[in-house]
Amino acid sequence: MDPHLLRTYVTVARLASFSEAARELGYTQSAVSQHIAALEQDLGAPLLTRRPVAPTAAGERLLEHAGPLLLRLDAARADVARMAAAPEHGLTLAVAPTALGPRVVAALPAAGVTLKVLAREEVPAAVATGGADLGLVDGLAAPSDPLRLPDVAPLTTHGAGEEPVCVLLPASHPLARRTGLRLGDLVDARWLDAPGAGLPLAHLRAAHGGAGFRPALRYEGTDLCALTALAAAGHGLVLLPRAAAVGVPGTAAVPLVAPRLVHRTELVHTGSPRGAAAAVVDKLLERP
Amino acid sequence: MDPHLLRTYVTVARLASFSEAARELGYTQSAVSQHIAALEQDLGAPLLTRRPVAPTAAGERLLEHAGPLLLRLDAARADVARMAAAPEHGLTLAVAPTALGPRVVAALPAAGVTLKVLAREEVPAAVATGGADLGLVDGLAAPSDPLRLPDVAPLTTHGAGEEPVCVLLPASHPLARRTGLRLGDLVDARWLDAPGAGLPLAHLRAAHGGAGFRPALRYEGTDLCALTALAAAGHGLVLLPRAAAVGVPGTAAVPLVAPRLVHRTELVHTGSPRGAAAAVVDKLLERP
DNA sequence: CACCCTCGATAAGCAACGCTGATACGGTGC
DNA sequence: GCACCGTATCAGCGTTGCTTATCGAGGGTG
Repeated sequence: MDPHLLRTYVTVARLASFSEAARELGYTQSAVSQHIAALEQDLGAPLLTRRPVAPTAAGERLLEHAGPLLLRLDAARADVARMAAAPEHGLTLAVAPTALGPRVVAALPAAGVTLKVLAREEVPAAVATGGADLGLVDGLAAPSDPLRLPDVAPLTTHGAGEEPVCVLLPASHPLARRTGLRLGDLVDARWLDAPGAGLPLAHLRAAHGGAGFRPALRYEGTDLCALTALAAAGHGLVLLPRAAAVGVPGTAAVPLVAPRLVHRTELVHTGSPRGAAAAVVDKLLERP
Repeated sequence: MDPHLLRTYVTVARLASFSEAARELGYTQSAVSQHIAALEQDLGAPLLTRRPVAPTAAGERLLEHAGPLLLRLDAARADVARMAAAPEHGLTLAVAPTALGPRVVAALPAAGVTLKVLAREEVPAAVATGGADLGLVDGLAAPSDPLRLPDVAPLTTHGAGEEPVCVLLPASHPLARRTGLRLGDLVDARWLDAPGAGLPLAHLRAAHGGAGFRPALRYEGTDLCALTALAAAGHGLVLLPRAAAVGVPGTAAVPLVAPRLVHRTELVHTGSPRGAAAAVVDKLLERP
């Protein structure tokens, strides 16, 4: 189970083609064919059907493992390399769109920061693999409960603030005048599914303990403005932290009153932050 | 970052010796030396000090990554192999000591089951790497909150029951006659630290949100009887699910009333259980 | 229906890798 | 000072893993 073979396998599976994968990886088609053959022999099961190229049941299984595995591998390499490298100048901060509130903006130093807005699930990976020095992730949680993050690597997390959540409705929506909404009343509403930018519907289902929350329109991207525009146009409801939800033209932001959920944002980093990173950490963690 | 090199590295770090590691792995000392050199060159940083052999800062870091990585690798291999292998006859069940309640015992089929009692944190790993077909893990949680399990692999979990937790006290203890105890009152008591058999003190600290719960005696093992005997002899308090705590000679089991915590047990397995495993799953999950 | 073109499997050749065995080097204990 | 233990290094050799070349099976086209 050489990581190289694994990498080849996921590439082949993604592109559904040996030759394409070979081109992308800089190998010959022959080498890719041998890689897959080696993997299949090693594991004792066919992983791909040929013509068309598609994963078998066992192959699907392997794909689920391969992603996190390769990610962890990168994380380990980056983590160790970071210990040896010269102390970096310039600070890179990875944030999920809804995690970038006014407090965060205020805490940034005047210069020398690179800000990366990534989809929520990519933030821990970016921090782990060295793409960013600090990360800010957010999500729905019961008050004072920590978030559930994918453990791509041993990361340190600190709570960096909690905020009420609001449902963003078009101003003309029948519920827009309410002063509070219950999640249970919105199970059958049309929702926007925006795993990158908004709060994932899966969180809602978990919080409500059941099915429902059928997506009306799926938005792939990390631009909060695009998302709020969609919501204003009536394409579906979105759940947002209050700071992001209030003041959007053409919409009303109604607080969610039940269940008691908060928008929690957490600061994540590897090891102990040094230099400029440490200063930002301190500033973000001091209680207002 | 060949897994072989990684495996060699962790072995060397564990045994603090190149030669010993070579013996254990079936290599020559020369090969081990070359492995480590290759890793260090690849990562661009020294990982071990020689004479004495001990991990450097970067090496410590790598060690934190290496364990989960190798575990995941094993899990992936086992998972795929399982899909190809003949349907196993005989069912292996891995359980944490305190997860083995009367309901579980009742749900087992009359014959053909192998039961493995493992330390709590080893159960998911055993299921993932194919050492067991099903696992039962337990822990402290707020009512209806899922447990936080290490994600060694994509595992499916189901809640399999919740139960009140009790503090196990020697019968002569001043608090033994109480009808309920608050966790806050016990922060400074003497506790048994039994990460394998009892509920880990770290869970208590997390639930209480602070330090305290200093361990008086540490018990490494998975025998619940040994643990209760220690508690009866006054070596420290233990938190146990009610079923395990009541009826221990020489002790009193006092329910924990605050914070509202339950002992939750969850069933974990990979993919979809087949044959005998499916039957046991059904039986464990049907609401009593 | 014959043709070609694409895509994956297979064979041969060659360079690089990774292991072993032998040896050099640097500590430690007697 | 010498023997001993443990790691680093070197030469040699078998194996691995890549490339180039070729084959065979489908699918589309004139």
